[in-house]
Amino acid sequence: MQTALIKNLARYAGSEVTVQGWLYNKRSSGKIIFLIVRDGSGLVQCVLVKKEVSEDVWASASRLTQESSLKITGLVREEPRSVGGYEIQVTGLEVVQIAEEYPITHKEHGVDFLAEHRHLWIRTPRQTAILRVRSEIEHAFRDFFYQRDFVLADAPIITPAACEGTTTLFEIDYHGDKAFLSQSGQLYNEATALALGRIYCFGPTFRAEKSKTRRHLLEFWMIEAEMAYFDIDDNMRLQEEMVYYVIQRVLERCSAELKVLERDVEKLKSIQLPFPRISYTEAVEILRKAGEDFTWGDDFGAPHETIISNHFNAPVFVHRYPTAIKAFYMKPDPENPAVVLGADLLAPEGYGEVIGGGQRIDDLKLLEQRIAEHKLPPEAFQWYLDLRRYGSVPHSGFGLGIERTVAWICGLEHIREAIPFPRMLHKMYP
RNA sequence: UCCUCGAUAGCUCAAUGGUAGAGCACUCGGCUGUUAACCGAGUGGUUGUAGGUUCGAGUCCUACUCGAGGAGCCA
Repeated sequence: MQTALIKNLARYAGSEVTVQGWLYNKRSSGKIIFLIVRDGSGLVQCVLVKKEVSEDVWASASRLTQESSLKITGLVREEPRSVGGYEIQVTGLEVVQIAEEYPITHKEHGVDFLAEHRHLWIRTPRQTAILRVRSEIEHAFRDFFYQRDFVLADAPIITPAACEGTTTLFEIDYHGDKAFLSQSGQLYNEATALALGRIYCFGPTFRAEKSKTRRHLLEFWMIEAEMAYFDIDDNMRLQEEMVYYVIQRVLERCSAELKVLERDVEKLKSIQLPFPRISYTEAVEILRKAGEDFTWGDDFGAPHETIISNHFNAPVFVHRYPTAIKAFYMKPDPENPAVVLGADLLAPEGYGEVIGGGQRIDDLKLLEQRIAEHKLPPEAFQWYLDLRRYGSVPHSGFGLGIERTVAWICGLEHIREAIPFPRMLHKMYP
């Protein structure tokens, strides 16, 4: 007997297979029972007709409750009346465990209840579809970098000092010393990029900000790349090719999941290279034409980003932000030192900033000056300054938030569904 | 931290200041092709907490707790 995944059942039409899974739903009518079984890869309807199965099998099927675990054996056949187009004519049924009364029903639930039961909520078709798309997205990023000779060089999670200010860091006790959970691997990436050329890291990052919106998590996963000898234009070109590659991969391999999510895939299919590029100053013009009272030099809020991105049906780069609102390591534009060679990528459909990146300062004196201006402790940055003392080169990098990317590609209302166990303000159970 | 809204059965929600109810889930019964199956019956309540007004409070008032949406910050 062969064991099969539900998503591959079409390959087994006409033969007998065993599916190992859980009972998603049951419908019965006296002489016939329909079991809807899930195995993580999909749903399949299994049919038992009373006079065609043994009494044991019939009795076992009758006592199954929602989410009971089971191994079910039968003949796979094409059946247009069944979801997925195939169903299993049951010949054998092994009950692994009869589940207790299951809290999540097939009716509607509120978000608070679902969040409290996240460990069970992730069993539902919609959530499994999202998590499979997330997995595909993560694989696609890794494949993209691998194909381009990037080295995966993961950054530390426990760090001795803030890289961009201390108010947003989670503090931990490091055997008597103060330490912090990383909010970015970037500074370490600059070191590994000067060692290996082109590198990326992929791991969790932590922000202690009291953000409470549909776009924020306290713990989120970030792909961060850093490239020696890349300028701002090389940087944007790499980013758009990467995002385009990931979208194509999801369209190619996750069409079933996107259908479950009712994602309008035309909006993803219409995205072409290259992505539009506008300067911060041009973005301010768009805001003013839209009737916003916006002062040059201020940072964009979420509503501003939406106005800007709605002008395009592809992700849009906004580059050359005012120096004053960006991080200390951003390289000033030689043609206009009031702005920096940084660029953010705004996703379409109001999903906001998914990438922040830019060219870094490669001059020792200027970097020392910036560290002083931002009132950062110079002793903590000596190793970082070493990178400008020993073989400094122009270099650039970026960070992409995985959950925002998943939310955008899946068309989610809220980022909390884009990660198995979201960490939100005052909320870390389960 | 600020603004807005909310909390009633396991879940989703009703209930002019006057006897707390429905659907789902669960239990029992019925039904040979169901698609969140359907039909009949049953089980299920300290109305978030603490005070107050009133003959009488789920409903009105005050405080608190918890949650949701948004803002700021960011990916």
